[in-house]
Amino acid sequence: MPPATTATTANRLLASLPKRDRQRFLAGCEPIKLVFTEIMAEPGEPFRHVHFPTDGFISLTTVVDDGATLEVGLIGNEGMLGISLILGVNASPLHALVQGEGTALRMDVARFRRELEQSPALQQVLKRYLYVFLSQLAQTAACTRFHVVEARLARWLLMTEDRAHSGQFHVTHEFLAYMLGVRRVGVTKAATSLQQLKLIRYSRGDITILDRRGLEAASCGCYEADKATYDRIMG
Amino acid sequence: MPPATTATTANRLLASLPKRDRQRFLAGCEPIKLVFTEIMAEPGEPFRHVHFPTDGFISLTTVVDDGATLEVGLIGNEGMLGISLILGVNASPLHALVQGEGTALRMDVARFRRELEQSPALQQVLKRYLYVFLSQLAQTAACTRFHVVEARLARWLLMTEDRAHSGQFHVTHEFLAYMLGVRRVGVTKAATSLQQLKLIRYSRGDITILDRRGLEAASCGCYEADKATYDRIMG
DNA sequence: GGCGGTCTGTGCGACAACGAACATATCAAA
DNA sequence: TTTGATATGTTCGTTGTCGCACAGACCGCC
Repeated sequence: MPPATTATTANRLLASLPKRDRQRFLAGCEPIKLVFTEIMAEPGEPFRHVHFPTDGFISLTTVVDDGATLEVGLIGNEGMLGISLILGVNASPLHALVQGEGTALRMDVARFRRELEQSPALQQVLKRYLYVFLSQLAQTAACTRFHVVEARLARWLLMTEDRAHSGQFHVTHEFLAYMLGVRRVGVTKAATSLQQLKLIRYSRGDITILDRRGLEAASCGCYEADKATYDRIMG
Repeated sequence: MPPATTATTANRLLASLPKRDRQRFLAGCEPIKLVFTEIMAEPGEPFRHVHFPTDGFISLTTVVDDGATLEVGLIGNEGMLGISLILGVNASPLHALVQGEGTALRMDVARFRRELEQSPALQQVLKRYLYVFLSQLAQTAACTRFHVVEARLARWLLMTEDRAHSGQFHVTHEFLAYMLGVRRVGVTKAATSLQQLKLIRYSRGDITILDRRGLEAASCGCYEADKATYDRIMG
């Protein structure tokens, strides 16, 4: 495989590094494919690699009562998988699976730890990202408690559009139900409603966003809040 | 005030430090009172001090839609307030207010940062605590989504008993409603049920736990899960 | 001993989401 | 072109929580 060059700045965390640190870091990365539905981490298991999506995105979920599932985080090119390593704990706190096909840069854990030691800039940007992740997790908890499925679905679609870099992506109602922690029928109802409002169009898992503005209006404020947090801390 | 000595090991994070680091750290702390309902932090505001409760406890909450409130974390002598400082961001991600009267050791932020630099042991234990906090936050998100008020109330009571070091504490239904993100009436209903089961007794804000085992059975598994996470990572 | 504030209990209709079952629609491969 | 798998749509009765309103209980204070 060719060394990552243009793919370089495709991950925002890495893009923000000073040139020297970035080049050094990228030399230790290899590009890989993110395959739809592939499991990237299981709770309690150690990471072998950290991943920086360039496109494609990864969903982080919690499972309780052997069955009920809820998405608590979404990682695209604005983030990374394995962030908890900067806390010195090599164990995934969550399930992680690929939601959107694409590519990522990965680095093995041992090397990542060395790079961390040698690049204060890297440490800083990743610590900030973890802060953002933490804040967004709290936001998601409240959102899940207080907002109706339709608004939460709208939020999810917006977050996903940002991470897919495209207003079109593949995900069935069944899958969405797992992410939102509701029944498939609940998703169908909400999605039907959004489609009638001409905000989205979908068929057999292919979802297209037709009216971003409208979706923003239909979603709860949590989407905006998350974005504001990211910009405030990382920007 | 006398220098903290016996209070020393009353906070589990500090207790776990090697003697030398601990003594050094404590020399920079001052004991303060945690006053019921006092606001310790507001989202976005910088911390002036970090706090290590010795007894008493602090509630962390998220607010959305100007009104709806949900507790997402609870800090007693097993934790600290201001943990996000180890990420280099001096801004509280959450509301923090005193839920249980008591005492804490506090240190001003500038000194805390110096101490962090000089004590790898301190860094390590606080990083691990943040990992635990993160894991529990995800657990709470799912719990809030899937479990009924009665089970969540039972969980809250157990968590609080642990942090209050007492089976008796003061909190009204109204307050609990804010913590659990439900109506006061919803708390009354759940509390009445637990009282009829002879698991608790309460009157005008004074709650007494009568049957811990019974409460554990009435609560969701999230209480046990949290404890297991703490022990696994910190132990 | 009465009064005002706080805390708890109950009753009402409304609604979002639930579980379960079944009906259609669409695509892909035999 | 049928067949089977996958995806979406609809219905029905149930449950948990909501918002609102009001009634009682208890406490401290004048």
